[in-house]
Amino acid sequence: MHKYSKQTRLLLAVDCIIFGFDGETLKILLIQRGFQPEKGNWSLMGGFVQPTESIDQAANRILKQLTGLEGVYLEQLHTFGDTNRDPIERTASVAYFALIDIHKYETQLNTEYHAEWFPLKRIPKLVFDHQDMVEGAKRRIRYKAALHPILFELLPTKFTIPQLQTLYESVFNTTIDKRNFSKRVLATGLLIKLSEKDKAGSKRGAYYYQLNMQNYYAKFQAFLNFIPNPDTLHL
Amino acid sequence: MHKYSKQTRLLLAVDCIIFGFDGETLKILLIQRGFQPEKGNWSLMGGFVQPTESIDQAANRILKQLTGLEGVYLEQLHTFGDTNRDPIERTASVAYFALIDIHKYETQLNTEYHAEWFPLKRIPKLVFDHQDMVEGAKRRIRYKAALHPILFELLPTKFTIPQLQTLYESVFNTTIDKRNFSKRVLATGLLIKLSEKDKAGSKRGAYYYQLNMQNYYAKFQAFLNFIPNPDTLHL
DNA sequence: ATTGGGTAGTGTTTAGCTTACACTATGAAT
DNA sequence: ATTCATAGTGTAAGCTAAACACTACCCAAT
Repeated sequence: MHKYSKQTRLLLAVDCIIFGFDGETLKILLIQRGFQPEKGNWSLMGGFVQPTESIDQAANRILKQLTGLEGVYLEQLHTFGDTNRDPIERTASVAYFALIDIHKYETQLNTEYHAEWFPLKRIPKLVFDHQDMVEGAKRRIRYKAALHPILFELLPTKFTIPQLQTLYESVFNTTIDKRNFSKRVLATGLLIKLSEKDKAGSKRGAYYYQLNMQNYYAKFQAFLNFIPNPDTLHL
Repeated sequence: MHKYSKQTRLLLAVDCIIFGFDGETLKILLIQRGFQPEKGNWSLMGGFVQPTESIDQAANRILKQLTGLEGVYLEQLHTFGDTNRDPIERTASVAYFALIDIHKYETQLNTEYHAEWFPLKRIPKLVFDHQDMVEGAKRRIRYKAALHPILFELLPTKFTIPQLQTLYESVFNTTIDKRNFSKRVLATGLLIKLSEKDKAGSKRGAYYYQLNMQNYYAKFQAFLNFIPNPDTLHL
């Protein structure tokens, strides 16, 4: 039922950049595109916005299709709308990025989409303008993580300070003095120390911490500063 | 020519939140909607994305239609896509915000759209979800201006430090000590002092400055800090 | 039982930056 | 000459960020 009669309609898609952290490096989840054009090439997970759903709902649906996860961190990144970005038919695409706990990802869903995790430094050639989307997402996650505590979304509920530091070092491709890092992190009041230790990383074991959710929500918008000399980083 | 045959197409629009600064308060430019639905009600300037243009091009076109301006600061804000945001037919809208020198705005174009500048604190009721768009733009301009020198885009090429301070105070709804403010601003190396004075604001006159464009582009991405205690601001 | 190896955990000093704060300069109008 | 309104400038104190090194713990190997 077209009521703004003279206007052109077009396809609207959603594409998701899904970040995960395996303890070593920051990775994104890619699939092999299942239909033409560019069938079989590496691609972001995406899909068309359906008539009955909002764009946000579409993004959540697509994220769940691939990962089985709901209620995770998902934020709209940017809308890409060059006329020829899809060679078959004009399609605008709203890119979202998600931060998930990589261990909650259900590997069995892999098979359907031939999904694989790729370290940010070794992203293969992607279909259409998905490279630009990934670039934008990398910039955004760095930018936002330099100011707000979003990286916790990539960790399990219980994590150690050395794990957290490795995550920050990996995202910002830098090294941080561990004394200063733990001082800053603890000074935020965002962490609750547990009595249990993680024995996997060392003989001695490192204490587990969990987020103080109250403080987390309260301070989320305040500017934090876990990263030394943020001005010198190329965000 | 529909080639992804089973998918639904929809309308894609662009809406612009246009900011200007009159020396007193931050304002946005609104028009009276010229067609149904909600004809005659206050609205952002917008239009449909055409088949031959990218979304960015559509935004620039729409900005030019209303203001006569090209090449000004224009940034994509967010895409709004609730299913019922336009009661007539499903339409997603990509919101952009623009920062213009209010004096360059060509008033004669007013008549066609019945445009008017409204101070941020006195925005009338707007059509559809345009209120949300304006809210988002307010948050974004504050956020970005707290970190990057975008507010210069609202000033003429020649401006005085008191004018600049008034602008910052108006955007952040705060007061800043003028000694500290001028120290910080000058310390960035972004400003070139001219020998000419602005006599309009006072008998004594205030020196004009202009941007050092080289430093401006070089330092645009670095985090600045013109705002005292940004953590306490509710961005 | 002792030693060695690897990671966890902590404190202090220094430098730089941020903040708070008040007086003089200028030019026009009376 | 005085008044008035805005422009312009410096310093001291407190705080935060940065640099930096040693001890604690646990296990495994001898």
